[in-house]
Amino acid sequence: MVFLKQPTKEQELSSLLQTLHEHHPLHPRHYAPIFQLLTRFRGSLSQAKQLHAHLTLRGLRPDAFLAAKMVALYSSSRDRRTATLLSRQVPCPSTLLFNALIRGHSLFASPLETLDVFRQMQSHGLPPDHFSFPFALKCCAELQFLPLGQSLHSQCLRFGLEKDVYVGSSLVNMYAKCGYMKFGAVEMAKELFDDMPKRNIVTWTAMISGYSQNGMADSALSLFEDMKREGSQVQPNWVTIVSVLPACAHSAALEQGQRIHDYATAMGMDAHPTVRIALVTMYAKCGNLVAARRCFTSILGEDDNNSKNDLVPWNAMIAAYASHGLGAEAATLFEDMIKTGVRPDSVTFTSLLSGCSHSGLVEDGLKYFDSMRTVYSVEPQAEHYACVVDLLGRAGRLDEAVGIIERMNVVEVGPSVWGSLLSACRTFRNLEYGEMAANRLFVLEPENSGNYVLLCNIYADFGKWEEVKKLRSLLKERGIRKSPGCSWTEINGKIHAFFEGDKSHPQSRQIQILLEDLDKKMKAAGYVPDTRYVLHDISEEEKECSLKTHSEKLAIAFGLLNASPGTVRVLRVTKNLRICGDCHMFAKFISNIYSQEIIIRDVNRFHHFKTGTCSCGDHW
DNA sequence: GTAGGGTTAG
Repeated sequence: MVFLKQPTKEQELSSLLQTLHEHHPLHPRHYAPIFQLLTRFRGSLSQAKQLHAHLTLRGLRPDAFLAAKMVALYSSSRDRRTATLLSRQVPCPSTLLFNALIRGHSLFASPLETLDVFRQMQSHGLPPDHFSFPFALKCCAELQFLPLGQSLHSQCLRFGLEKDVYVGSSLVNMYAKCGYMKFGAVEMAKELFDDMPKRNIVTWTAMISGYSQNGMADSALSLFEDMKREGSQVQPNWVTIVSVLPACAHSAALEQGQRIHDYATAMGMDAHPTVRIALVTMYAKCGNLVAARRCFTSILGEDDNNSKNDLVPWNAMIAAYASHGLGAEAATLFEDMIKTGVRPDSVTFTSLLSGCSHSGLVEDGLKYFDSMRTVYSVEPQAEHYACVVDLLGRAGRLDEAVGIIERMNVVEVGPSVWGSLLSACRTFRNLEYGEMAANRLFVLEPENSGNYVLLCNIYADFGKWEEVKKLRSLLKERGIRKSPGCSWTEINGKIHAFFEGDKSHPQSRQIQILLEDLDKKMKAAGYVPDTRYVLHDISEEEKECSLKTHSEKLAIAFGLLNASPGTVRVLRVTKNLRICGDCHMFAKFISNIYSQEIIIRDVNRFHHFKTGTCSCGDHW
């Protein structure tokens, strides 16, 4: 039996070239299929040039169609210069030609350069089509350039292209990516999404990731459920999974994350390295370091992929250890990575240094910081300086920290650097540096209420109530409100959230009773409320009362009430701000009195409370 | 030929 084989790339090419030689004279159009074929097979630049020379030799000038095909080949071969030159020589450029040029730029040039080609197309009076807009909109999304995106949107409407699924998905994505820039942009994305006559998996994923990336985790998760309910119309793929997992990570919704992991496994999507990386991060941020490590190991264990040499899984796992305050483990993993032959990048060092700082490994951290440039040729950036300032600051070495800041001449001293210094000043009661850092921060990020609170804390510590008052009126003047403390915990896959002083929960009464009882037990065991964490200039009793309503205490009490002993091994609580010192002490006591392991994720890191101690070693 | 994705600091 004879099998008919598909012609190979070479066979197909040589037969086309044969045709070229046999036919004289030729029309430029005869060349078009060859250029097209070369583009499809990712032909080399030298082949393109040979063919081009062939054409010139015969005195043939490419028409708009052939030029478009040639431009496409040059563009996809990274030769943007020739592509641009060629496009300028064409007497009557077409939309097709410019689309080819735009595509090439979108592959190898910056978004701004790509947008410039789009602009040139329009200045030639050529109407962009359903191929041009997705490219241009993607650039706006990458640049978070909402005004241009909106203008492109209105053009899409004018050309009647908004119903096209590619254009529509691009618009949804553009608005979602600009959500950070302008209030209401994500809502606009959702409106467009709802109005689209046809949605495919890319449209759904764009909207889900839009929610995820804008911190709207609940919306992301519920949209993912909506999509599954749509049935066979759309099938989630690995990109969808990767887009929804950060939403679980954000909410610390471990059970939901596990369900999505199971789902991905059932659908055969868990083998994808990118999915596994997202899983590492999801498990780590949900407080399950063991599962995170398991996923990480499974990535390295794969024989048939190259992800062993991929930096990102290592970075993800190093970051996981770092956020859990396991600096030594992060450092060991870093050394393993180097032994494997993977080169670290700036993200690696950010995580590694923060890991050292969270575990008090000052000397190791300084050593790694030094090695960045000298050994690994990675230039330190503001975030690395912030970590080093934090490293020294947490160790109380404030003068050295300030010295580091003073010596930062190439890198701009950003808010994170001053922020590190300010929190160290709060811990070690340093008024001079604290005021210095805070005053910089009030200019650099005037909206961040946390900075005002920290300086207030320092003033309160020194009994400077006049200054506290002044700062309060400044806050009022600027219309800044202290972000309310919020803590939440997941019980049976449902998230229960509590705000500071919250009494709205159905179990609020029981929570209060339990907290009163705990208070008595703890005082009997020697607990003294640390009222330094209350800002107000009020009596000690009132301060104590104010501490009792902190959101993390409410969430812990709720967890204790609903977690029947033996069934819930670990109580996991997440807080939107930094945990206060009094609540930290409270959690340590509870972990001892109730023999209950508690893991609290605050805005910076994890705290594992077990038998009266915390993994951070009171070093946060 | 066009659209969606993973890792980072106070």
